[in-house]
Amino acid sequence: MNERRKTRQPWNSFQVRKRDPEVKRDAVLLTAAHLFLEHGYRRTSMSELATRLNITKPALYHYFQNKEEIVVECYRRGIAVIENGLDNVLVSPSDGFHKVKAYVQAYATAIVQHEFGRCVAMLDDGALSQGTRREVRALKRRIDATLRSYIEQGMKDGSIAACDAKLAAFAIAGAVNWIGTWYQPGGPLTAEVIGAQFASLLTDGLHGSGNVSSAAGLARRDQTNARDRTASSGD
Amino acid sequence: MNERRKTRQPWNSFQVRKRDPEVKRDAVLLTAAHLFLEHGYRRTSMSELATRLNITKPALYHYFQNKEEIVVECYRRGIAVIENGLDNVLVSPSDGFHKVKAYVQAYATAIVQHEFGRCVAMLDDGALSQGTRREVRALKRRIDATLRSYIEQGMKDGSIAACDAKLAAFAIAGAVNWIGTWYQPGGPLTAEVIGAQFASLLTDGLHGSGNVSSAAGLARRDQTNARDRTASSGD
Amino acid sequence: MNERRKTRQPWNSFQVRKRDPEVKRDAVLLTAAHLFLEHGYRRTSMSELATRLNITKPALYHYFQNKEEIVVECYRRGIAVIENGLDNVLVSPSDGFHKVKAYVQAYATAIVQHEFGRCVAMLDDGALSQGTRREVRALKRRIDATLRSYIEQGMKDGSIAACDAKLAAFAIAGAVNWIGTWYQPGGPLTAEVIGAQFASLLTDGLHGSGNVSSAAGLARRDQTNARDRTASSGD
Amino acid sequence: MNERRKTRQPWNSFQVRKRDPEVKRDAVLLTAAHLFLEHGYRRTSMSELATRLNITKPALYHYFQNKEEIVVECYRRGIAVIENGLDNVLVSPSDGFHKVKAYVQAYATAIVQHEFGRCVAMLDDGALSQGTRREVRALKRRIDATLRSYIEQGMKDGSIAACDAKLAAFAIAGAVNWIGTWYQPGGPLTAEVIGAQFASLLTDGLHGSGNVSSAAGLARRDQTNARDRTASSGD
DNA sequence: GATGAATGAGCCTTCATTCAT
DNA sequence: TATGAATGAAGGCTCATTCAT
Repeated sequence: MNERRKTRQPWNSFQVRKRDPEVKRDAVLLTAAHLFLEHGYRRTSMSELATRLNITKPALYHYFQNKEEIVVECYRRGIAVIENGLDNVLVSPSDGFHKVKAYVQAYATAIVQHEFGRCVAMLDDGALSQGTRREVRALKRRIDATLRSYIEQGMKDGSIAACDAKLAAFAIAGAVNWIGTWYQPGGPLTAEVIGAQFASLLTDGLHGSGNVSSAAGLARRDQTNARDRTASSGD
Repeated sequence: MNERRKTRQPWNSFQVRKRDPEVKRDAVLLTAAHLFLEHGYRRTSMSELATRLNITKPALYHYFQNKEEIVVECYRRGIAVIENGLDNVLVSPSDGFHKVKAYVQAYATAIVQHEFGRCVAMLDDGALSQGTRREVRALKRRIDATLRSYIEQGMKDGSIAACDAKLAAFAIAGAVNWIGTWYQPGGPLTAEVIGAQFASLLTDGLHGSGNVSSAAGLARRDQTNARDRTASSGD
Repeated sequence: MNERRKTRQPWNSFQVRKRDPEVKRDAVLLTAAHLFLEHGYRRTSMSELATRLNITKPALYHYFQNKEEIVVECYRRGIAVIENGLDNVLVSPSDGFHKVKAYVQAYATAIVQHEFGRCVAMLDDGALSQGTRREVRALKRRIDATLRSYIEQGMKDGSIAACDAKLAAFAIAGAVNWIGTWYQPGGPLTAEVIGAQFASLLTDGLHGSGNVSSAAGLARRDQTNARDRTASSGD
Repeated sequence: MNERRKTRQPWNSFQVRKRDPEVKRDAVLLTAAHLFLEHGYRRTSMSELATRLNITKPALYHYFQNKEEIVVECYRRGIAVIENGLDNVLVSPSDGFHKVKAYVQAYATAIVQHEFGRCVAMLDDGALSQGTRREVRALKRRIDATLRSYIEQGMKDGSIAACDAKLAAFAIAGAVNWIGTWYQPGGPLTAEVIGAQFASLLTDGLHGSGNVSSAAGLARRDQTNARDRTASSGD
């Protein structure tokens, strides 16, 4: 509960009492991520950010050197959140196909649950300076590389049919990243539902999983519920 | 060949003073689409566009009232290109599954082949004015609705497993729209290859198509080639 | 009727048939005066004028060298209209007081009846170039000088009480020029009514004319009607 | 004296960095009013205003959101100045005729003495946006309504001859507003002289006040002086 | 440490005017 | 003669960033 409140009005930390600077930095980042996702990086002005945080513009420059440094930090946290989720996949000893499936689920969940995660998926890095863009892209690529390696592993161990691993990775990453485009934080779709559906759709395809196991049956039930609950979502 | 050249340096058309004005409008749009895709809508200034076209800034206002009118026209043409491609799907009398597959192929092809198509997929409509945004979104939604209707048809005719049609459509559309993010016009990947691969991946899943037909064998060969040729692509 | 139509859609002359160029110049001037009075000189663009006349912009430059030349000609015609009206005053052999009275009536009538007359009263000559402004001001001053001379004559012949002739002239001219600010061409007030009322108010004052003659009685009746009919006018 | 200097070169206030922000706003407004009256609203650019104030253009946007907000504030202050002057008229318990006379004097004085007052009389509100124009016109109308009510009262109590109150109000307001057209701040005419003369001319007419009282005699002497001193004024 | 004020650079747009045809 | 196209100059406004206090 308390957690929730902080998330929704992080700028309060500035007013209520003096906290340690790390908390303030966090508040700035969270609000910034919010605005960046809502209006885009370019269209979010430092003034707007400051206003939302109930502080003055120069105060922002106390915590961050640049507007750019703010986004970059959003990116970094987002990447961390995502990679954290993906780490769980690595430990499970399974074939490539199931690793990809778990990957999708983890990635989608991270993007749905964390604003920073959505920043990674949605923010246009074209506005960044060259140096920064390089860093951000390197981070992103690391995630892509992981996915590609799973796919390649799957092709080797026979769990995935021969295909262009790069294209397959692009397709999957695209579908997942795109979530940020239509996902509405307050909506009826939970991270679990989205994650499960995407994992199934992007690995099993539209026919559903080949052997209808009990797991598949369960999944299908979930999907049905999801459909019902979603009825009114979308933009 | 000659055609190709004009496409790549459309601003040349302005060198000659008297020309069919429609040709010039086209040149503006093509160059604009180019720049919008490269730097984003906001970061592309009218000055830059004019410079690239070897004309002065006010001359642009001869052909378009607004900067916004330029993007909107890009959007419109993109939508037209895409819907044109999708029309071929409609005529083929087949089950929902195969319609979706054909849809993916057609959509992906349109996005890869036409800059305007990529504009639809990539440009952030958040920079538009309310009225214009509404129009653009209505157009986009029409495409999404088509896809969703195919999925629903597939679930009815049994060719597609039960799932949340809305989520499935989002996944597919996301994967395809994302192509604009990584696709490099000069690269080795052809529209056919990308289209075929995406169609297969997003409908059959990673296991590949159930019955390995000769067609599937052919596809697999293509994919392998694609992978080799792509080796150095990506951002 | 025919007259009326020409006044309201003078640009038709361009379309219907080729007339001698003088007619076209007139059409331009009339439309220009219209727009200048409606939106002001600066806010009326040559494009707008051309559009209203159903001709192209460069065509305007065929009849006039400048935008400025257009207004100047409006001024000139307006001055001519006014001075024409004032000439009738000169011939009548009477004392200064009655000359002023007749002057007011004539001036007010000219301003109410002719758009060019209103241009003289309303258009801000601050937008003109120095040379042109000098000419226009000289023309205007001539009118003012006439009024002042009447007032001075009146003071000499005893029909007007001692006062600062310059200030008195300013007061009268201001009241009359201001008519253009509130006068609505289609409204219920006729030129005669306005002229008579202003002549009376600005010379006799608010007490009315000293000796209530039959003429005064008539005037009073007119005024009452005017008031009734005006009820809803004004901006 | 010191006060006077500040009024004439208000932009000096900006030289000192830290100042009461209200003072700076005032300086901007005063300089703006100056320029607006000199060149007109449209022809006064924000650059020019900034230059005159020895600041940069964007600094202006610290104190006002818009160019329009600057004029509107000029209007508001002008209206306040005028209504303030008119309030004194209300208290005096007299007939309509004398109220009108006092009104003219007060109005004329306000316009002559305050640049903001002159803004109300002179600035063309046609350049304003619809919403703003509505506000300004409503304010202006309030002043006009006051005058009209005095005239109507005068007609009822018999101190003013029957006439069209609306036209009479227009005539008087026009004469007074026009003052801004010819009045030169540095010239020899004082506010008192102008106010007294206009009050007399616009209510008593050119014959002078009916009963020549000692007051009238005094007035006549003032007028004579005024004329002498004015000799070189006018535009 | 925090703030009100200020700035330089840049962007979209308008307009009177002139070519080239 | 008449026109579609083009232009130079300027204007209002925004924004990330930095002083001076």
